[in-house]
Amino acid sequence: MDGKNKLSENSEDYLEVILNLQNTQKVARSKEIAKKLNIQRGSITGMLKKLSRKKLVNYEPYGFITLTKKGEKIAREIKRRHIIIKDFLFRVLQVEEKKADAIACRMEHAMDKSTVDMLLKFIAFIDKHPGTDSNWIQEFIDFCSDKE
Amino acid sequence: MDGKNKLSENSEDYLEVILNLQNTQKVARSKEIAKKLNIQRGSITGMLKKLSRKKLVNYEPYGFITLTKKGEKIAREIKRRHIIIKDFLFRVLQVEEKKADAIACRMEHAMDKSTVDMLLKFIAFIDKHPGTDSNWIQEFIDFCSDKE
DNA sequence: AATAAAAGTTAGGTATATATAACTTTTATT
DNA sequence: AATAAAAGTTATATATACCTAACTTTTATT
Repeated sequence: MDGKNKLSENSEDYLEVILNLQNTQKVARSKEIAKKLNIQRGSITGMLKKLSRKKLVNYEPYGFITLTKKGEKIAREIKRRHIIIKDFLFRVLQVEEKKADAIACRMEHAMDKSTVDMLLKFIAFIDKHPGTDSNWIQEFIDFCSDKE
Repeated sequence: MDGKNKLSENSEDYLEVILNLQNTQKVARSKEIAKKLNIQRGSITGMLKKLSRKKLVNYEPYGFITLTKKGEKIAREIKRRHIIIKDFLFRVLQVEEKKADAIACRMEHAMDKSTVDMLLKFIAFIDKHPGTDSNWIQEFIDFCSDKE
């Protein structure tokens, strides 16, 4: 149906930000989107129109901004990827939290669903630390400081 | 010195491709770069001029294309990231090889050096499968098929 | 050496995504 | 209700990176 219409990274970022704003303040306001994306107010309108044309956001000039069903589905998937990737970077790879978040923000567009699914399984596997009765992540941390 | 001049993903891709061509055929030819990047011949010149201005490639019209010291250093780092990320996706997460390669190609721009360094350590840690005397990756594969 | 083919370049055009500044609509204040 | 402030929009401009088609230079073939 709409399987081939791959969205740009920027479009995905807008959807994700709108989802987060929708969750915290019911509707997304143009000004808030601009702030979150670190973009000028004037640049928002054009993208909202584009996303509206693609039936991903409900947009009327001067009106409320919400995600459509279709837009929300995509936004949730992007957000899910973000959370999983950040978790891996932060908890497993020991990347500093803010940095983990920033990198996840970029990686979420590079990884597809099935790859992130595997990453999720992998984290679950680690959390169960099979084959050992000690904490697996702690072992990795120790492993890191042992070297050099 | 040149710490803040962050390159675009496209620029990084050009450098990486030129490095690979340089390694296999001594110099990179415009036509080959175009083929590797899946871009038309006519689009190459402009980027080469830009990279030349930034002292990353040695470029003369109709001449050979090679990386400068500075360009090669960057290209090697990008390539290193690519190899490490692909290895993780393919060997650890069990992502199909071609796909792992394609995704690594995009992730390499999202991850910075120190994060990839941690990923490398992590893979080394896995390969030593501490805490167990069995093959760690195999355990993960089994873990995946156990579920559902 | 002449000429055909291949490789590389140039110019003009497109798409995406941004900024700025002036303008309009909405909301809040008095 | 009048008006000021805030939010949103529009128009114009910029930067990146690409395409196509015509052109030039280099290389290979006869």
